[in-house]
Amino acid sequence: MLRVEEGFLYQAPRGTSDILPGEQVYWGYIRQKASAICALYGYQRIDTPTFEDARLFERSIGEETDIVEKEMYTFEDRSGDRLTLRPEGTASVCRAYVEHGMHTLPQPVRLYYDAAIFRYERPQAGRYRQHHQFGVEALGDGDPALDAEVIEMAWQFYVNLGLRGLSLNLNSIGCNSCRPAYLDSLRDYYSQHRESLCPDCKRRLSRNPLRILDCKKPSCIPFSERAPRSIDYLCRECAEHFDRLERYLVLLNLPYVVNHSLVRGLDYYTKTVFEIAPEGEIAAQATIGAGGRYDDLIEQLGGKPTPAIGFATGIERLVRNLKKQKVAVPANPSHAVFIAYLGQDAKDVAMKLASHLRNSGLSVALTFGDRSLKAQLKQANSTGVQRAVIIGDDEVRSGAVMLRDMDKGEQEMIPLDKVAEVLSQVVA
RNA sequence: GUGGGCGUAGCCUAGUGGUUAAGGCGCCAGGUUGUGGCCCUGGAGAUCGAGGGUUCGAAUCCCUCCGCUCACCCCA
Repeated sequence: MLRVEEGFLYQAPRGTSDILPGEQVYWGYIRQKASAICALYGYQRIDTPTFEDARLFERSIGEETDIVEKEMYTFEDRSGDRLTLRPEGTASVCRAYVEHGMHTLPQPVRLYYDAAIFRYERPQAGRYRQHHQFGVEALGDGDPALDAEVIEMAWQFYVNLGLRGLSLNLNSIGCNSCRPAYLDSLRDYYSQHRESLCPDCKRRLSRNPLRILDCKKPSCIPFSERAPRSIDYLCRECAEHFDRLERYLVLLNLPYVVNHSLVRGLDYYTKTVFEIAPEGEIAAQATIGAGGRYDDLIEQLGGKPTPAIGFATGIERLVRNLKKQKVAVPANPSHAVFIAYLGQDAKDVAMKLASHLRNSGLSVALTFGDRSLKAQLKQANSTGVQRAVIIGDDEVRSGAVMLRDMDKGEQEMIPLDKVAEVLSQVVA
């Protein structure tokens, strides 16, 4: 235990965690599936800075949202600039799109990222102060077919991971021209029942009536079931967009359900919003992926009017679900060979041989503590190697080494200069 | 930000007021003067999350803080 002074010991900051080697099999698996699906759909990787000008997030996510109001890690640097550790991935990608003139590329521009996300929240299962998201953004095309493609890609990603029993929730929250009328009617409706709503929802009534819809309080749910539905208030363009999207989803055999109370916590969404969560789990932190269209955001950030849609998934939550569903992930490959040595002359030979084998593309494990052969073979055993090379005085003198098959327990002498050749044939 | 549960070596667990805090896994070493997986023996490793208080005496009771966890809130 690391103890620095009385009463204090270093540990990872609250809500963060070390991802240890034993966990990395999941992370490697997820990232491999992520880059594979991106290759299939033609998405290219983009990396953006971990921190950005604070105003980028305040303007894109929305000043009135919980994320901006109380969850951002915002600080001043030594020159007085206000910076924020990114609380989501989309704003940075849009900023980069504008900054680098990506509107001159063939549209839509398809990008993906895999990045750490920071929010000051009270940690619990599936919710952290630093977590990781894999996300995709398709910028520069307003066709509902693109919505369908992004949703299909997200769905297929989970299928490829081996996750089962997921449900896809879909809704449309309209655009700037039709949403105000919808919000008015929501306000009117809930105002009639104001006294029956929970305190939080009374507050939401004036500020953000959309959020009342997904209140989980038993007292509020019955009202939300009879509340005006956004899809009934869509303008002609939004209604047609939603209609065509549904047809494409059916065409692609995607088992979606329209959820009229699905709203998102970020203000930039327009038209299509969707969420993917394990069936039957309503808890907010059960959602493993979510996304939607944000047709006004790029213009809002100083670019030309550019429709776009994106999707993001929380990697920690994926790991959680992979474990919960006991999905078998491929184990990390072990070393090909362990080299054990006895005595200082043999140690020289061992080091040279290790270097030579590694240059030949073979992964080598060995330990340098001049330990007993028994101890070294014990370690070879727990390392899981198929073969061990044993070098002692006899081998140094004869110029050959003992090659031991760890499964069979058989061994034979091999000339030193043939070891690489023999091992490459023998080891998978 | 609110409320509940929890915190004993790297991991899991016993111990709920009384002499050097017990065991399992793992680690290290020996049993084999050059041979792993099983077995046996030994060793290292814990200021019992931290700080303060009650008491002759605290891992055990009380307070505060930190962390984990669950439910809210919200989000991936």
